[in-house]
Amino acid sequence: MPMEKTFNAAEAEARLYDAWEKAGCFTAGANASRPETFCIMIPPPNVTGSLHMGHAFNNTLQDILVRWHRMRGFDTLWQPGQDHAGIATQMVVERELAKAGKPGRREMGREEFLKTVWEWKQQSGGTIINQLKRLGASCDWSRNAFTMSGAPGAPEGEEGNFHDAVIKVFVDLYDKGYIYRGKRLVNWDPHFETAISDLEVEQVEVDGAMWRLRYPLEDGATWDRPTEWDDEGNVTATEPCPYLVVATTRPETMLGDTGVAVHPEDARYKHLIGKTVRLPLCGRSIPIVADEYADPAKGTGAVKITPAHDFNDWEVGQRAGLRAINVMTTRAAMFLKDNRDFAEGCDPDLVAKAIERLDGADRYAAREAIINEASDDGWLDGIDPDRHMVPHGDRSKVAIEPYLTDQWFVDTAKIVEPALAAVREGRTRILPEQHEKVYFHWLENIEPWCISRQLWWGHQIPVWYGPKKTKGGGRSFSVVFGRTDTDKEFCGANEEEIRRIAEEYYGESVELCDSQPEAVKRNGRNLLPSGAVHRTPIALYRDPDVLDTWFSSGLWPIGTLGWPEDTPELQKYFPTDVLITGFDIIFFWVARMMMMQLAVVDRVPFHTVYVHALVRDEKGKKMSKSLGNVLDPLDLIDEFGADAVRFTLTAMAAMGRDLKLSTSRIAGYRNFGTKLWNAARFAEMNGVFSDESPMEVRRKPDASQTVNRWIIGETAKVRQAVDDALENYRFNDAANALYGFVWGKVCDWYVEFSKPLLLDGSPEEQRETRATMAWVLDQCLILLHPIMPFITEDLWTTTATRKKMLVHADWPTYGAELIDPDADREMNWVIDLIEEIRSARAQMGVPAGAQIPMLATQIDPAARKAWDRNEALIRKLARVESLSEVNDLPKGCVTIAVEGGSFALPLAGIVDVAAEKTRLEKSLAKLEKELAGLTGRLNNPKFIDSAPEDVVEETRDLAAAKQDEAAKLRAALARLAELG
RNA sequence: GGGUGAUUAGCUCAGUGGUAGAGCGCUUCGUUCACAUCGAAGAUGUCGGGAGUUCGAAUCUCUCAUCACCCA
Repeated sequence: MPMEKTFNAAEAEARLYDAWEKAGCFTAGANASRPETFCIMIPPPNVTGSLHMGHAFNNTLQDILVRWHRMRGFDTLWQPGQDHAGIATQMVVERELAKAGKPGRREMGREEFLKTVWEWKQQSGGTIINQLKRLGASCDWSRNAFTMSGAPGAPEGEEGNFHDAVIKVFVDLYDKGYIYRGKRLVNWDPHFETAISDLEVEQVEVDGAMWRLRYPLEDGATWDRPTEWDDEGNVTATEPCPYLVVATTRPETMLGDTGVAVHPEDARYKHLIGKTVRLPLCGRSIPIVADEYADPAKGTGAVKITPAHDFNDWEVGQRAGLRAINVMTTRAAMFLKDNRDFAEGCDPDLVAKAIERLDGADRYAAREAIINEASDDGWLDGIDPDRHMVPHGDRSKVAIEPYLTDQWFVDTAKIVEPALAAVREGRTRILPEQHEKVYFHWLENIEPWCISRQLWWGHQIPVWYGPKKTKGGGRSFSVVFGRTDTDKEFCGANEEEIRRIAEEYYGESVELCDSQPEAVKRNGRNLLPSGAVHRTPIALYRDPDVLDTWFSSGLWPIGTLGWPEDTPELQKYFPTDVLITGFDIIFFWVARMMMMQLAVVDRVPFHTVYVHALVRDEKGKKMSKSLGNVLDPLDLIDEFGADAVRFTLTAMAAMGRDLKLSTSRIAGYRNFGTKLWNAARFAEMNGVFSDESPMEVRRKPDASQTVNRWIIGETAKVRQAVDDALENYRFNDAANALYGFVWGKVCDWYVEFSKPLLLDGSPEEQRETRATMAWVLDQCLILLHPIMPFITEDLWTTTATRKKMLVHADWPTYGAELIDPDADREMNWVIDLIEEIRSARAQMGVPAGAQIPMLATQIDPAARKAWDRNEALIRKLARVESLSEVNDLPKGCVTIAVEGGSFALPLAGIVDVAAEKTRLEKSLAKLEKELAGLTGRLNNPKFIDSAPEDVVEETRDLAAAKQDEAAKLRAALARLAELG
């Protein structure tokens, strides 16, 4: 059955992927034939995610390395999986509940909600897996991992032990003192009502305002406020001023102000340091403190300090010993009613008024109300428009609040050093190297990592709280039990462990309760008047928070391999080899994996990190939904086929540079696939694949024809180029080398050269050429397979009965020994000659189909041999009807400038003398320009002295050749001149 | 403000000291036997500006300009 004219990607891709999977081609260790292992961990996409261009790029590169190693016989594992994406997943499920009109998360309760999330995960969590399959990703799906597998409540099919790993690491790090709980300012997302880490915060520039507020000085203090200035801005007049003016972008936080800072050297305010101002609205008396944070040049030089609602102010507050007063709820509404901290030190009447007008108001409503009030009451000094950066949650897109809460932190400073050392010492290499700097810079300035999240979907923190024992022993407990900052913590991997530790601490039995109020209530029964005895167990409750998703994905390399169990896979594949990832998660993920693996198992997780760039649209803009410039890889796969998409991304993957993707480029590489397909089709039509006996790979024939020897050598060169490129992660070099070889060498020349041999050659020539072409095409398929797996696999089975699929074909190892320098020289001469003839014909306007004679004189032996051996090819490809040797070239002919003789086309009568003269002069001018450069160098004694010998030699040879060619052109011009 | 990178053909980009390249686009020609998702031929560059190092610089150094990204 003849082959179709083009490859049908849509039909073949699903069929082939299915065949690979059914045959277990991707399972760990498949096709292994040598002891070395090769392991890549997929950067786990969010379980809520769907495939975008970045994934397509990232996974194409991984797949290339994986397929390449697998074909080379490495014991290969590409470990896939997804992370549970705490906030994102909870968001998706809550939205679905709302859409379906079902009860919300809070109404459902924690357990029920988590059940719903798991149901959602089982139904929709596999989206991205199927999309990766469409791309051709050869992951071992039988090992697909999930960062929540094995968590309590996980349904059937989710029994992995990732949860155990996460909990064990938490407990270990806790026991080592690397994890602690503390009341700190954190980035609070008022939409999701959870803390988030620094990295989950985006700075967004927004139009806002600077409001200047007047805070009256107490005890009659004043300062000299400038009222007049001269042209140079010097103050020329002042007046005593009874209030300080503070400028703020966030007036709504003023109720939490506990101080005003001025620079210690600020002459305007120096005398006020230690005095107080009276906070409007609530009448709190707050001190004026000296702190260098106040910049005299900025605003008025006086800054209101709100330690509970601003990171800088928190620092100032710590230094100056100011109170921190929280005036907001977890939803960023004003929290004034029943807020003892707030009321303390304030005027009770004012407090009551403030509660009446502001309590419960959203932060923006409160801002407006406060400004109105300030304006009405005359303490609004002015408003300046101001454009400034405001932190936003990367998921919720709402402005985050610095918020004072109890959170868990990893004391990163304690585990960062090994991660730095590993890269410094080269045990882990980051490519391209410039990213090492980014890595170092971040780790050297690392902040504590807030790992607790006020969510339900995630690994619940394995810490229980109980009442603190008070002095005197026996059954006496802290009366303030239930306050997280004073309770006794117990950290353990499971309930038995907690019981054991707690019972040891209390010396009597404990019970574990579901909630904090329940535990408080039960323990309340134990607080009896002295002497009374109540033998009920002591109640503990568990910390309701969960861990940051990145805490679990930080354990990806060991967690997916079964740690903490000492599995065979862990022994075999860890440390893994290469991590391929985008630079956007160097901090989120790479750095944390380094720290955590080193802290937990004391080994680097991988020896190489290849950081790839961003895929942008064709104008260089970041793809984003709001800009509408997103290219969906699945649409592209539908239109052009997965191979074309993969090849495009690979060819553009120059290290360290962003990709600007355009569909015309993809179409070009789709055409490349078609080209390969048709080369195979040609071969098939010419009986190249007639051998029907089952085979693995065809054996290389011993060729005698120059053209066959030449293409075998070219194949060897490209194999070396591809391996060399892939070893150095130069994916684009591999793709371009193959493109140039397959199209530029095999299709443009070899297939054309083969035609005269296949059609008119001797039986032996035919046999040899068929065998060579079959071998060369096999090699093309093998070498292209990592980049274009589908079309190559399809051709593999089309062109022979195979014992193994291409995915498991042996990667070749041949090299220089297959290169025949003589054949190389000869074929390049033939190609030059053909190109020269074609060029002359086209420029002289010779009809394309016309067969023309050719003349030659002074042919040297090499050229004669080359002609004799390749006459048929030359004549066919250049449409030359005959070659005649003459003593002198006639005057009216067109010169063919090649080495080894003087060739010409006698086109007397046809030749346009002027056109030929122009053509020759142009060539000559170019030649002379090159010659000038070369001789200039050769005449420079310093060049001869200091340049390496081979460079000098090369330059001499080149100059001689050019000299020769120029002479021929001059002779040709002279002949033309005689013609008039 | 700090850091990193970029600037090469009309466009998108390779090219780390030794003859300036590719793909796309463009112009002309070509459908008889692999492919019009094709073939042949052709045009197109003071390698962002300036200075320096060197026998020799797109490449190394300095500087200026413009742009992009990351961090504050």
